[in-house]
Amino acid sequence: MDTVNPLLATVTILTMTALPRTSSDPGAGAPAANARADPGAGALAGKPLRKDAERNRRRILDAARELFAERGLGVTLNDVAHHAGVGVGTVYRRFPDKTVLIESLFEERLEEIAERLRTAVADPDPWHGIVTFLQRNFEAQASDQGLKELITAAPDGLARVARLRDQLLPLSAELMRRAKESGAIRKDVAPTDLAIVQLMIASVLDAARDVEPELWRRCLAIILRGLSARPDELGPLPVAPLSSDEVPRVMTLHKLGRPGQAAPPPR
Amino acid sequence: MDTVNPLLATVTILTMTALPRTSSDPGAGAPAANARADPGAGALAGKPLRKDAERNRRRILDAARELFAERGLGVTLNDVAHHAGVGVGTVYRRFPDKTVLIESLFEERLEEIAERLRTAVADPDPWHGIVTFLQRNFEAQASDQGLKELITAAPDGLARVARLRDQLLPLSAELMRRAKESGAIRKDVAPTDLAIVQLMIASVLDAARDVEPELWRRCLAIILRGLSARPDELGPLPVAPLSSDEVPRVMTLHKLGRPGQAAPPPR
DNA sequence: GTCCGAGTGGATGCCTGGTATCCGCTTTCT
DNA sequence: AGAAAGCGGATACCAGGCATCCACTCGGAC
Repeated sequence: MDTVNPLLATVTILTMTALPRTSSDPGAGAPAANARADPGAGALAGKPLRKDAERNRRRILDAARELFAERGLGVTLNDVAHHAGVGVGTVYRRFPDKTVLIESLFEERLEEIAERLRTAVADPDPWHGIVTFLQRNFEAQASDQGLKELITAAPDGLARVARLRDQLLPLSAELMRRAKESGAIRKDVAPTDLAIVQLMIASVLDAARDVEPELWRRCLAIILRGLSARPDELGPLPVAPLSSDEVPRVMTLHKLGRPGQAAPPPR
Repeated sequence: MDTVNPLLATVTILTMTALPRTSSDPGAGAPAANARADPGAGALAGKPLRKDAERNRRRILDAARELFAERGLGVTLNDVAHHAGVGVGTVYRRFPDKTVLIESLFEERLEEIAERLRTAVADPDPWHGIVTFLQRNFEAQASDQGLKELITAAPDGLARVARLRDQLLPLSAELMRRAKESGAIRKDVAPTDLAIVQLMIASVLDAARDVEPELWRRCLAIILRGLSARPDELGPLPVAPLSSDEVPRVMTLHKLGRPGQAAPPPR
């Protein structure tokens, strides 16, 4: 229970309390008829769904995509509802679990990554394959907070997503293997190190988001030099380094201390 | 308001809601006599403090140090109280602000870092200076979660701490300057890049904490290769890479879904 | 056009988890 | 012994998220 660090959660913190909502509600016939909601694409499977309902479903999905992208998986279903211009009830009826919503949104995204990985593996120049894969990948993550979280810190309970994500691993291992074979990367680098690179770059992405959103490219370049067997052929670091007054801004967690008014007359 | 990511907080969401507690209570004479509590060392300054009181003060400080170290700055003053074996009231009387507690604990720590930096700067071999500084530094952060948070994501509102931290910057800049001059690190690396290395390694530290706590050494080695002008002289990567089944464990956020019992009879 | 039920929305209740206070009791000190 | 300092923890308070419920609205089959 004591695990993790609630503060900052490092920022942050997982505010999304109940994902699974283990309703092991006993006895009683079958109170929950929802079970697995969101029948595929709405039109697909089950009953056709009324016109306005379908319209709202789309709105919700769109709003959710947008919000997840810009604020991460922490957004509440209430937020989504507002942003979609519908009532909370509507959202909860359509997607009883936040997981369902997340999964229906992100499977596609993950598939894109897999695709990128495959083309990278197919690249005749393995090093070039790796580099462009990483760049595309982080570009995607830079513009989609939710995606980033899903990759670097997937809340467990997202079975489908987790499964997909795990399929990426062997692929990236293959990518690394080829690159090592071709002599592009040093031989003591392991396939799983690629995952760690993910982590590290993602943290920069997070921290520098609203000071210098492109800083990750510079970090990636440094790390690539560290992996490469021929770092001197790599060209200069892209993106200007932070200025020294930007550093504290990147390393400080804003949003602390009460938002609004002074505490009501404490007396 | 919408900033940051509440989820994961990437660690952690900052659950510590009210740090400053801007009590701008107007008019009325002088209700808050506390102002700046914790008079230096308790014995120092002000009135002598009763024997038992002093004992408790120490207990609280010790408990806080321990808890902050192992769980981060998110621990509540209630936790601290329990762990110290005193009542909450006692803690709040002695340290009206969590900030006060934090500051009195960590100034020393930060001073240690500054000291390490200074010896690094003084090292005749600048590269060796940098490397050992980073290693010592991360060792300290590995065993002190709170310190790590303070460095990579200091909640603003900790004036004293922030000031101290900012003094580290010029020092590390000097360190880098010398290393560059000596030709040990590539010339396109900037002083501020060192701060970013902090960030990146800290994220690994966090994520891998309870899977492979030493993994950060490997990552640091990779990054050092990336910074070094002569990476080939650096020796092999330390610490075994993650095995592929460890990867998901590192990249998954545990602690999700309600802790305990199924929701009380929802009906 | 009518009518019924699918669909809606949002006020509301519940819960978690934190901060901070208050006040009857205990301890120290002289 | 008695006053003052200190103690502790039950208690109030608050924020903010999840999820429900139900009076209503509106689509569309007839």
